[in-house]
Amino acid sequence: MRDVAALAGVSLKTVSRVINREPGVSTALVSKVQRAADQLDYRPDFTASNLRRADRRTSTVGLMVEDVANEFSAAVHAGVEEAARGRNMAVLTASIAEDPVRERDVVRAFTSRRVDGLVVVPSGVDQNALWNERNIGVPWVFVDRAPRGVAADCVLTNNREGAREGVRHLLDAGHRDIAFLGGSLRLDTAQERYEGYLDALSGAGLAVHQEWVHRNLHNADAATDVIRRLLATGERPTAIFAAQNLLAMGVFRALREADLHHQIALVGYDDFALADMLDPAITVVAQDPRAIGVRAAELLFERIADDDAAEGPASADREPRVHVVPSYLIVRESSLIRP
Amino acid sequence: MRDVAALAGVSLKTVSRVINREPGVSTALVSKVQRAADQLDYRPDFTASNLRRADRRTSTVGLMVEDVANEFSAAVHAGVEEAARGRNMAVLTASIAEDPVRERDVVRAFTSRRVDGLVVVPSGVDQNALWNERNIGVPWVFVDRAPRGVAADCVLTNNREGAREGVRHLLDAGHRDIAFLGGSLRLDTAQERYEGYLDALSGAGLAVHQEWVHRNLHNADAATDVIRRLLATGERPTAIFAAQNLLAMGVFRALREADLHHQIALVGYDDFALADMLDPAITVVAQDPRAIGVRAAELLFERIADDDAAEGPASADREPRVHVVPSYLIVRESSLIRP
DNA sequence: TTGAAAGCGCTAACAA
DNA sequence: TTGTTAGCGCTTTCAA
Repeated sequence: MRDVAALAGVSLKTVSRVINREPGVSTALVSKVQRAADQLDYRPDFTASNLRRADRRTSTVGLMVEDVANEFSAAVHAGVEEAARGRNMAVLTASIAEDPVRERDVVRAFTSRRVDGLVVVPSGVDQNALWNERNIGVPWVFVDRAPRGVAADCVLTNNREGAREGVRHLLDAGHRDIAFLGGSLRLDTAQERYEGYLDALSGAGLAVHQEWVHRNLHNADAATDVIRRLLATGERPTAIFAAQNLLAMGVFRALREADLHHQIALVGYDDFALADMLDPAITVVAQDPRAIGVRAAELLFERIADDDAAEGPASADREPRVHVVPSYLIVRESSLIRP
Repeated sequence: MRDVAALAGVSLKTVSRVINREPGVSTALVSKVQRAADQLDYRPDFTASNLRRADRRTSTVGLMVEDVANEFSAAVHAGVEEAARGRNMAVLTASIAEDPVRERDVVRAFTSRRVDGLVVVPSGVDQNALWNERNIGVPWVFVDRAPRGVAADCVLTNNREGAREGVRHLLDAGHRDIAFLGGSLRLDTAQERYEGYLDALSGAGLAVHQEWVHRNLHNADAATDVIRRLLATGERPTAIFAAQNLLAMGVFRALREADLHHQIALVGYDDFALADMLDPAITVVAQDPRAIGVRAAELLFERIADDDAAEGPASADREPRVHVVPSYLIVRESSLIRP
């Protein structure tokens, strides 16, 4: 910038004004500075600018998800990005797997780079001790699940109602023997979906058949194994509710192997690509992860703006806002199989 | 940091040394400083550090893909992230769609934040004029396709050979009437895969049946439409080669609609989730996008290190390196359908 | 082993 | 409308 000023024969501050499109510079100087900048291939240094500016905003937010390659995470990411783009915000991303060490490292990496805020799908692995600490130093918004005991902005779906609706749909089709496969017990989402399952069963006056309840499954293979074993026993359910997309895929794999995919009904939670192209097409309780991402980012931007207005790091004091993006049933073929 | 120094009763520089784990500080002072930092909830400001440091590295790289929600892009992203993690590099990501304006904006957004390098899946839309400009100012590596006329580091797959193998596989099964569906003509990858198709046909002494060649398709729906129309005419191919994953999905949809998915053979390029769970399971020429991402990031880090060693922005002068991550055929069921 | 002073690239505050 | 000066949080350089 100094070089540009020298070449254009103006002061540093004038170049700064031109670069930042501040008003009150004569057109003659504007074009002179622009020519000089062009000639020198000048690229403004946003990090230096940020250091000096009063707001200290980096116009960068951090996104922490389980795995960027996972369909759900990627859709949330796309939503966050969409919302960020309109505000010229850049997005730092990181996958934290189910690893509390990585979760902590990423927070450090992001805060030391002075992100303006964090959108987090917490791993839940360390009981979220990280998020209960006094202060991370930046505003943040949780997605999909809130850490236990933390009152913070979050964007959730109505897991319990969603699961209830999915199971009720199977009950309506005449099923009475419905197995449940659920995700990690560390996650509230898994718990809530299980409660939805219980709600639906008890609503129909049915008892829970414990042999058909398998919780704490962490991936598709685990679901496949469970169903394989289930099918090997005498007493088979007539329908299966798989409370997460990877689990539904795993179940489908096992059913297809056993050539029972046209005999046993299936409803999944979370939609997934090609669910409608399988045979039978899979009925799911669908979330809208992209909308969730957009909403989370908007909530974060509001929070950041609030902090600006309040002129202090008082983020934690303000009322936490919870936004629910509802799930909805998509009926395809797999749930229309009769008992 | 000043506050920490004051509280610990030492100089700024001593705090700096402790924070950066520089040797030569007495253990007494180290622990005193650490206590003070803890007490004040001190978080180092990496951006300020970067501003003053000699190397001016931000330990941040930028990743530009078509769409983070797309399966291929997301896998590349996961690979880049994996390679970055080991080096404590953060990753800024952005989707550029097929939009040259966004591509340019993102480059500006990333360079003004002083990323150390860029991993780019170029959109190809503006003939890559952007990348032919004198100098972006940072090292970069291209993935999947290199902009025309630009000699730069890139990580590619052997599209032509891959496509040839896929088509030859159909020929081996006895097919003679093989349709081709290809992606955007702006992309070299699409051209190369088409050439592989031509290679295979001419290798078998077959002429190209122009009505069965449909190039420049940009999404799954376009492929579905093409196949619908193709099936409505009298002369049907007995097999289809779809040169991109979305196109293969679109083709499958059309075949399934017409209930011809067990009559007409199909081979896709790029693997996709659940391809093996469709009925019939789809045979594909698979890339390894995650490995591609890892390799691209490694190439970038080497390039950055080279620049460091050379102590100048001489990146453009060094020999471009091209790394090929080969594609390989995964035979499932859809290609075993006989003519 | 420790510290003082200068300055990275930029903008805030003020002055002309 | 334009410029001057100081300083953001940190590291470099050099001196003690």
